[in-house]
Amino acid sequence: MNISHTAQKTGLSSKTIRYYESIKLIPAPGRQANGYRDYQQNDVKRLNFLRQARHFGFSIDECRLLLDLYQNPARKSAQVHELVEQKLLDVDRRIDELQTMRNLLGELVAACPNDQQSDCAIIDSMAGSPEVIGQDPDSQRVSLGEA
Amino acid sequence: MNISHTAQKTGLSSKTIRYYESIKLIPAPGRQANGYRDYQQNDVKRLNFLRQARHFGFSIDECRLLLDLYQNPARKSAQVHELVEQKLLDVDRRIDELQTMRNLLGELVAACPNDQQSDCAIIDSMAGSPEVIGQDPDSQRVSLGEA
DNA sequence: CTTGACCTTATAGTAGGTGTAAGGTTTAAA
DNA sequence: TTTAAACCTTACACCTACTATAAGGTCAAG
Repeated sequence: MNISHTAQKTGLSSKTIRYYESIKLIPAPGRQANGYRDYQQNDVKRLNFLRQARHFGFSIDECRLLLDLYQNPARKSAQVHELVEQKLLDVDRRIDELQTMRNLLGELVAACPNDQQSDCAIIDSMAGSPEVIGQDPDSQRVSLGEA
Repeated sequence: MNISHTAQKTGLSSKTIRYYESIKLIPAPGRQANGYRDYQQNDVKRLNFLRQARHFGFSIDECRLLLDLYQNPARKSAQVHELVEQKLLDVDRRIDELQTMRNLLGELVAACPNDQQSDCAIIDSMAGSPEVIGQDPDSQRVSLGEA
């Protein structure tokens, strides 16, 4: 099976599959007589597994671990459980961060008059201090260096 | 004021400040007699603004826009409002994605027996099909290619 | 025999920095 | 006085997880 067919079967792009080979996430497949890569059913399964794991938010290095466990019948489910629970905590932390950011942005939007005036609570808030910075009457721009 | 003092005042690293200069996010500062970069109060303000904006999740290119508005007294608050509202939508979308991922991971963790057995609903789920893949009695590993 | 759709390798670019090398400067202590 | 620490400089490589591009070989259809 050539690479584009494999790509179609796994939902990955040909480029991604070659990339995974280049970083040794997957073994180099055999070659057809013309030099084209030749994939087997097991390769498709492994790639499907990888697509799923990536979709779950695991990094490439975490995927290496998961793939190792996937292929190792002596694995303990506790090991996998641990890995996934860790990832769950990571995702929770990331959601918290984004929620905080979301709340801050929401406050900014609410505080901004949203009109044709130059007064803007958003800019003031990002400036840290509400003071005007220093006017240059000759220029449309505030003189903030480079003059 | 030299770069490390400026870094301390703005909460950015010296490297980040040099980086911002290299991508022309900030103008090149003057130099002291010994060739060291020399920052003024306005530079500190601009860098503080940038740290805040990055903290709010704005990309470097968005920061360019914001900085432009920040320095332009003819700005309309509506422009800034629009930009922030857009970012708010972005963040909401990202949170939704992570929530979906979180739910999936939560299901995985719940379904896994978390013991010393090799049965693992997580692995099965990522494999897409619950079937065993093909055993090699000589190896501890399942034969998944490269043999 | 040409066209278009594949395939190959190699290299560079993306975002937003961080790390490292190799060297110059300044300050304080031994 | 010298020497070590702690700055500073530039330039380049590295990080993640790919994607894009170039330059070329292969294959099936018309």
